[in-house]
Amino acid sequence: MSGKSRAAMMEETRAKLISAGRKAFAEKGFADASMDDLTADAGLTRGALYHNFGDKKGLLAAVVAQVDGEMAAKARQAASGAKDTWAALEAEGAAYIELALDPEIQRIVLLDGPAVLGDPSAWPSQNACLVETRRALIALAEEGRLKPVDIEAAARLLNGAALNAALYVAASTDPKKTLPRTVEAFKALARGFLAT
Amino acid sequence: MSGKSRAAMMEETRAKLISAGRKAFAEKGFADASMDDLTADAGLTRGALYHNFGDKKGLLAAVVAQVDGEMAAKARQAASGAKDTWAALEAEGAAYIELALDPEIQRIVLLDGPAVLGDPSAWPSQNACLVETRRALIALAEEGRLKPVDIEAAARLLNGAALNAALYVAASTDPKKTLPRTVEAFKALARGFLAT
DNA sequence: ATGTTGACATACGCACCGTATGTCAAGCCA
DNA sequence: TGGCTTGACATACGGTGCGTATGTCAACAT
Repeated sequence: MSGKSRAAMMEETRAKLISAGRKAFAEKGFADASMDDLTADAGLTRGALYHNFGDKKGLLAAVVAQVDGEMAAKARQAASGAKDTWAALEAEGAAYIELALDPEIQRIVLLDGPAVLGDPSAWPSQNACLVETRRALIALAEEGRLKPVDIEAAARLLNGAALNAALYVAASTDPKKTLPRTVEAFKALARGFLAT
Repeated sequence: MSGKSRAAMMEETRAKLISAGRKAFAEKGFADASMDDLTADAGLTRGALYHNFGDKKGLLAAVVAQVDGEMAAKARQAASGAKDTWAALEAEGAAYIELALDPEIQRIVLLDGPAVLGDPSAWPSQNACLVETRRALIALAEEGRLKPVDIEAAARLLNGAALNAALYVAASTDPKKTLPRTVEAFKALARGFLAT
């Protein structure tokens, strides 16, 4: 016991800080989250945070990368049972909309993330959701089922539509009613990329 | 001369503060803009700002409303010469994408605005761009040219796609090349809402 | 002429971030 | 084994910035 390597200890403190940061950023937002409080919550001090992540934005970047990765994993899972490539794309989009109903994801990835770290396509985590969407589009293009559109632009348009729509659903008075309509609208919209 | 009413004086200071705030928020971002600097730039102090706008977020809301109004006006103008309603919708979308290439609009309306003030659909300014898009969609629905989709959701999807696409174009290495492709992709996508 | 109101300025306290410095255990090296 | 170095973190400090409480002064009102 107590046989933990230096690196393992460090990974543990990093994990604790990311966890505490994730909670604080989700509940209070990036600007109103105090690093003193957040690190104390993890049983540490700001010293640990600056040593591991450089600054407050560095911690946010780490948190975003973690959440982003989880989102992509769930989206992949949602698309795994699809009949064909097109159905997979639709399933992914629907999954993004539902995922983005999570207040934590909205606050961290959709609102504070872009505002503090800049455009998602410039993130080191490369916005895993975007990568997934692009993969699906490339597959469709190879099958010749796509109109001759720019793949990168198309991926951004689809993701922007889905994630932005999620903010709308979440802000609506009755999300449970709004969600299916929005997903249907998304599927109709996406069909605009299908070859005629 | 010097015959200015009380209300006119106050409108003038409000305008000066909004102008200074707009510049500061655009150049430094909301978080890094100092209210001391910004008000001094307008020849005033923080006292005037708190008296007129309540707090820093209040000033941002006023700035956002102004920029948002200008955007909607330009979008309307872009759509005014369109042959039919559908062409108008396409023109509006293209106009949004081009408008959002302006760094000032990106920073204030697309990044800091949602992060600080929350989802645009909850803004008092009601996000004029969204209103325009919805109007165009309603007109199309009345003409029977739309698939039976939820209008509100469709408007949000289109706007989300357009504005998010603009961030992508702006972040691209060669915006001049990327812009037309993105606009074309947007038009293809939007056609997904057209009745078959 | 005096009281009142409203627009703005000044002054104060507090919180917070980033950095500079300190501490202390864990590994070389002799 | 004992001093030396390094790395992971804690503590201390300075500076900035926000929000509020208080002050000032002109424009009405009476």
